[in-house]
Amino acid sequence: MPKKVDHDERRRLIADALMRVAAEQGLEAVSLRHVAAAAGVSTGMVQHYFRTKDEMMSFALTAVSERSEARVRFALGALAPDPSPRELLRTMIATLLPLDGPAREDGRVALAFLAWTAVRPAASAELRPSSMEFVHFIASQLPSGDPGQAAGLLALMEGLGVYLLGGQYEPDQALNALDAHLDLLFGTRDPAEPKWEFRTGLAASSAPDVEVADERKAGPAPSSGPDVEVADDSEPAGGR
Amino acid sequence: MPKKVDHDERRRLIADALMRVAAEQGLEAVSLRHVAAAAGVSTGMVQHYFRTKDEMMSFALTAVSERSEARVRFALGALAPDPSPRELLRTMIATLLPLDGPAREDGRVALAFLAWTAVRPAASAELRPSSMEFVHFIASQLPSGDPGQAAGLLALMEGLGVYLLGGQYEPDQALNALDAHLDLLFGTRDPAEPKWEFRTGLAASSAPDVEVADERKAGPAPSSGPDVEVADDSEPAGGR
DNA sequence: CCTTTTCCAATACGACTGCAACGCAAAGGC
DNA sequence: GCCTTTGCGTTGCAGTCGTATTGGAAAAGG
Repeated sequence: MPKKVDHDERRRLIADALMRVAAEQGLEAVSLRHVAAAAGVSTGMVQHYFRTKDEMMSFALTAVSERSEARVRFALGALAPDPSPRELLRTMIATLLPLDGPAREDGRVALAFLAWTAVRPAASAELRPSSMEFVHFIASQLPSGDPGQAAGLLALMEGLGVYLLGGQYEPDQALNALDAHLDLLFGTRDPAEPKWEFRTGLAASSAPDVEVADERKAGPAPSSGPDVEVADDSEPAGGR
Repeated sequence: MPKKVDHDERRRLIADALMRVAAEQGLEAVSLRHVAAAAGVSTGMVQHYFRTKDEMMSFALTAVSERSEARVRFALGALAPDPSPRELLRTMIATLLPLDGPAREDGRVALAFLAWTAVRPAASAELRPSSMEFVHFIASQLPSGDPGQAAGLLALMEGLGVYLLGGQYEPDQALNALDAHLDLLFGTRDPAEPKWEFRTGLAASSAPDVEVADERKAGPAPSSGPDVEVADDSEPAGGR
């Protein structure tokens, strides 16, 4: 055999360039020539390692998910030896959120691919089962063990990510919302438990635990009834 | 004056065609010629009503959000006269989720635009504040009134939408997760309307009448706007 | 009637796309 | 010394893209 070149290394190099392009110009700016230029190679070489553009896209897609997987693994590794389930979940989710710079870039790429797979069902099929695993894992960490709650937590993470990238939420707002939700799930602050009384100030458990700025709604605008002001939108992805 | 043509009507007709194309082939398949073909007109006409493609895209973007706004208004209109906050929120959210056929199509379009605005920060600036309003409205309906919980609920909706579109969640799973989350927020299963000092019955009277087809003013997005802003975008697939 | 203004179809243009084909350099196996 | 296989740069091709331009049909106002 002639040369010895690590095929998979080249492919990852190209995929990295693709992600860079997608992060700053969107997926529609991803062309063979652009990616090749970003990678510092010729378009011929890109064609050599990916016979078609779709092949390249699919490879990059799995590369994205592998990257975030690795990110989570790393974050969990750098965790206290015996974390509480709540700590563990919070760390995992916070790691996956596009809070800081590089995570935001990855998030943008992931979002672009998300829209991409919406039109190419075939491509998304492979990563569907892994999210089911994820739901079950989360459920195993919850006091209730309820898969419905687990699915909700996962969806909340996804939504926070979307809004962070959209600029609707600031990082501290997102983390605040996450913690508020974890409070509900783990029962530290808000009793959402059996006895449900209207929450007056004393409803809060005296548990010291988390310091949360609590704001009892004094009585801001009750927002009139259902007549909605919701201007909305904001909900692109859920769309409608 | 020569002809009398309702300018805005033509624009909506074209925007509708655009959404149809985007729903089934993705935003990258949206070209002047494709949209024109889908609308059954010539590309010249499209150019006559939108001097640039970006202008057309921006118009379609606001059309999407207006459509979902109208959909929510309609759903709320067809609700019992004096709904409990929980009922109200559930109806709103379920309406915005891409559960059924047409809602899924719109959701796909919205998701595509979400990724689109990630690269065009200018376009997303106008719809950001409305989501803050939305958060406040939701908070006003929660027993706790906690904005953190409200933001979480909104994010959960978004995430459910994303996973529904991605095929990771089935409709019943999504609704199940939503109800589980509402259980946490409100206590147990839907109690009979808590009496709250706020929201008097009178204020609540939401007019039942609803107009889905909205007629609107001429130009939401005047070509080049002063807008500017940050970018955005998402975190997908949950990557995993 | 003619003029003017709007509507819109047709076409042209340059840039860009994905892809196929070609050609040459390099590296073993013989 | 081949010779064959692989790596990869270059070029060409057919097609689509967004946009600018052109020209004619259709309605008012004079």
